[in-house]
Amino acid sequence: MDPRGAPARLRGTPSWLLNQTAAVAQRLVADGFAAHGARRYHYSLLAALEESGPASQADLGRRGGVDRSDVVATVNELSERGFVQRSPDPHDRRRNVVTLTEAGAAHLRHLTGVLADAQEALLAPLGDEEREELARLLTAVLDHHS
Amino acid sequence: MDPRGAPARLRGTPSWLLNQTAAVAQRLVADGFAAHGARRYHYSLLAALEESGPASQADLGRRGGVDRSDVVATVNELSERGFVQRSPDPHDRRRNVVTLTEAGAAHLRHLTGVLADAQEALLAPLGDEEREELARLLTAVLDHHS
DNA sequence: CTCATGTCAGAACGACTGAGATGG
DNA sequence: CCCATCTCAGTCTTTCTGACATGA
Repeated sequence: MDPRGAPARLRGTPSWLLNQTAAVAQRLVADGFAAHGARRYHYSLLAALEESGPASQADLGRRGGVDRSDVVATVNELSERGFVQRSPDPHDRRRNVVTLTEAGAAHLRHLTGVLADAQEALLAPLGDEEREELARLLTAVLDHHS
Repeated sequence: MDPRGAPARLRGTPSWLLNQTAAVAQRLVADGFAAHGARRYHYSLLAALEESGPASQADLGRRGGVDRSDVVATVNELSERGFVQRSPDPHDRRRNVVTLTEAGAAHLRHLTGVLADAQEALLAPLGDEEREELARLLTAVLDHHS
């Protein structure tokens, strides 16, 4: 989906505009995260942990919108870097309880700033009212398809 | 990127809203195309052919935003179904000239209708002015990042 | 017996890269 | 010699499936 070549028939459609703009947004966010060795899954899981507290991996995946297969790899990475701790649940021996560490909370705060910067860069050409209007319109579309 | 689970920290951001909405749009368009055995590449190439006339495959790829490698496979599929004709260029024997057939033009018209229906379904909850405003805002963001 | 969990291996997908053969 | 074209094979990425062992 190159911004350059695209037939005029497609280039004007809302779906094309949305996909292009989403691609820009995704690139800005992914680049920001990557500069700190993180990806979206890292942020999702750290944020889910901070919002709802320690959880089993399966729970964490449900909270964060991450498949349980991918939770395994992501928790591996996060725990190797000391951002979460994985320990067996004494009440249910199938489970690992994943806990946010202090370093993980700091990393999350850092990434939250990176995410905010990306939003700012993305919406730079829009004024405050326009930003709110965009969010409102997108939310309306999203609510309708759920 | 499941619409369901996502940390609140992420769920409100413009980039998340954009990605979710774009995913809905992509699904609507892809499903519509798939019902007629087509994919986005098919539409891009057929539209590029109709807009600018017969072309070599490399040219076609540039016009339609499709990689050279993928043009090969797509033209294979389109020509098997009789929507385009691939013939050697007498002036430059490296090239194949790809031409839109009558059946291809009809297929394109059909898919254009499918695409319009998908836009309508996508934007169903918005009024005409809101649709224009959404397009305007997305275009402004897109223009800024180019 | 059933279901949930953690784990791994691999499929499916789309976008892209590299190289080779042919020809301008 | 250098560049463009067409083609194929294969990589890389993200997301998702299937299977398995363990245990509630």
